[in-house]
Amino acid sequence: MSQRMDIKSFAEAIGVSTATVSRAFGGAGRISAETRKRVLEAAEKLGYHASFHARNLGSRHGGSIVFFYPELYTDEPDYFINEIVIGINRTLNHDRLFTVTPFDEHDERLIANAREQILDGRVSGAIIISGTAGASSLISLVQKSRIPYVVIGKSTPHSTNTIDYDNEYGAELAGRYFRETGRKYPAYISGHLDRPKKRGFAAGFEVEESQILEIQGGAGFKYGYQAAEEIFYRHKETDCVLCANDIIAIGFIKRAAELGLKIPSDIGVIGFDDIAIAKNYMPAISTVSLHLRKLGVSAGEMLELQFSGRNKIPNETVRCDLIIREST
Amino acid sequence: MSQRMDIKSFAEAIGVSTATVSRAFGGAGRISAETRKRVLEAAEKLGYHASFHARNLGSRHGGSIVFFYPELYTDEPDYFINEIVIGINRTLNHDRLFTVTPFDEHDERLIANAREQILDGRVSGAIIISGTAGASSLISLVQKSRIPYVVIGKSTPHSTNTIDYDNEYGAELAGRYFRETGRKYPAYISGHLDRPKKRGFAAGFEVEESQILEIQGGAGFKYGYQAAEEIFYRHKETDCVLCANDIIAIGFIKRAAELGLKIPSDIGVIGFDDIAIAKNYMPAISTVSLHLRKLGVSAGEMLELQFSGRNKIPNETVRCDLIIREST
DNA sequence: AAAGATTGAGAAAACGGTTACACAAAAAAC
DNA sequence: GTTTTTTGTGTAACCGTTTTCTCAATCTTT
Repeated sequence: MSQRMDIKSFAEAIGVSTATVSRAFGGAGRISAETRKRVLEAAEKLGYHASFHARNLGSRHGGSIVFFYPELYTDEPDYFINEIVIGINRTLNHDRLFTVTPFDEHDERLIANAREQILDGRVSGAIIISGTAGASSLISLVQKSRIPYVVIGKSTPHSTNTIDYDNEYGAELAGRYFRETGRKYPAYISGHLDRPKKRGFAAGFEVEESQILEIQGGAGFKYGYQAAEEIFYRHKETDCVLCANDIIAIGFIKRAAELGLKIPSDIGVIGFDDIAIAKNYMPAISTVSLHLRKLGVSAGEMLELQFSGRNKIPNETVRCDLIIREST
Repeated sequence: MSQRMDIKSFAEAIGVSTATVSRAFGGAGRISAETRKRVLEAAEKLGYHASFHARNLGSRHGGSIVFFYPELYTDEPDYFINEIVIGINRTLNHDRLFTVTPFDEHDERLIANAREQILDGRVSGAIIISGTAGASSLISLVQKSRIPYVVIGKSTPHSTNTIDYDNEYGAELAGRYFRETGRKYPAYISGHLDRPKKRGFAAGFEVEESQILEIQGGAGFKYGYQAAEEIFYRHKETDCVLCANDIIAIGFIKRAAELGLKIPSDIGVIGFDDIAIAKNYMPAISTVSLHLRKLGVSAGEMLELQFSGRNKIPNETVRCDLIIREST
């Protein structure tokens, strides 16, 4: 019934060559406006659709641009990633397929899958979240393959095509705010190893880093939850907390409230990232906004820039801002 | 530098035919275990990777399985969809690319893009959220194209390959619970047109549907927020609310609290879906769980079933359960 | 030991496009 | 009114696989 019509029979049916058909759909080469219109209309009428794979194979294009991100949680949605995706989607013109692929340090299969996609020749552009070993491997892969790419996070003096956020500065804002509002005993709940955040926090608070109580966990609700207990039972004096991300903050607040701690009077809490739920939580969560959506938009734009010929794109660093809401 | 090595030079390099190479990678046809091993090891050593597009073109496969969902909000992450995606990802073996594509009634370009992907010949399997005009068009498209698919939602007596949830029954549970806990004045905050939910709610509450105060909005935080105002100012007597989804419930609770209403003593609130944040909100939100992840898993399994030859798959309906937490 | 079935591998025809090249017709330059 | 340039189109080579035929070699069966 619904046999796919190929370019040859289509071309034949309307009395032109396959080359002309191909050119009518934006391929390389010259074609008169008139002919193009005729072909396009005929395609509409006869229901001709060029094969995705044939098209990409013939033109030596990858055909899709993919967003590689580390899968940190398998059991919670990753709100951080989500925000970035929304941003990216806003920029990219939708003629290229946009695909989201997780990779993971701990899952051999996922990282292999991600690498394979690149070696496969199906990706024509990549956006990669840096900071893990898997990411480094992907980055050098796209570089070697000369695929347009942009890296999010961790720019170095030598790097290029990367968008960074200034975690350290953001944390400093938080520290300063706590100090200026009279807090005395700061704690920091880390997600993964986030030296810069702690350093900035200490700087803003104007104390030595060692003066900051650090509770290590992992990213995720339950770590914030546990941290609240630890503070309640073992560090009663604590009166302000910076959390490495908003979900940790939510976990912390939730448990703190259960234990009878008042937020913000007993303990002020600042999160990180400003994911969508932060402002809708109860209490609304004060947080360091990384402007994740805008960041996604920038990433998309950087990529488009490369598609249109530009090569070495200067790095960009997005501002972060402290947003005060009800948890401080 | 990193020139892609094609199958011909690779085959030549190790002294076999291209056909043999192809067969070594699980293609059709016979091959000795020994030869396969030799080819695979050589590929590893020499870094040969078959081209994605060439492979799919040659084998007449689509190459990726895609999840089509209606883009309801462009400005909030869609937590509902997110949960399902997590579930799907859990089932699908990762040798097929898994892709997520939004379509939208209101955006001509998005729906065209979705349709094109199918006509394109790049999708080898589809999972589609039903309930919109765009969805119907996609469904009939995959049917015509004989692509394995599963539909989520809205099964009819004639339909097949669909997974449904029993909204009406879930809402009934909510209504019953409210009645049994002594609530008197029920309200329902609808997302889109959700007749079944309201009907079930009324049934559980054992009143006529018309007795239920209905506040229409749309899905999304701000509608719940507005609904709370409307109830506070114009329907003081209301003492229990069913929201069409959890985000609406969050909006409602947030605003209600701001207005001084006590949850759950003044007003009991039940949400719908049980998205991840529901149990972590403050108060934790009572909700009708649709077991979204399990649903995603089922969808993935149904699809795999079709890949392995089965054709007409009986419909499935997932149970929903009322989960009581702190908002009731 | 001969006939038949099975196995393993190669040759070559798809798969459905894109694009380099060639060339006639039309437009521009002189 | 030539010569040169530009424009539009067709021809055919190519993109990198898979798969259908073959057919020789090996294994069964009788």
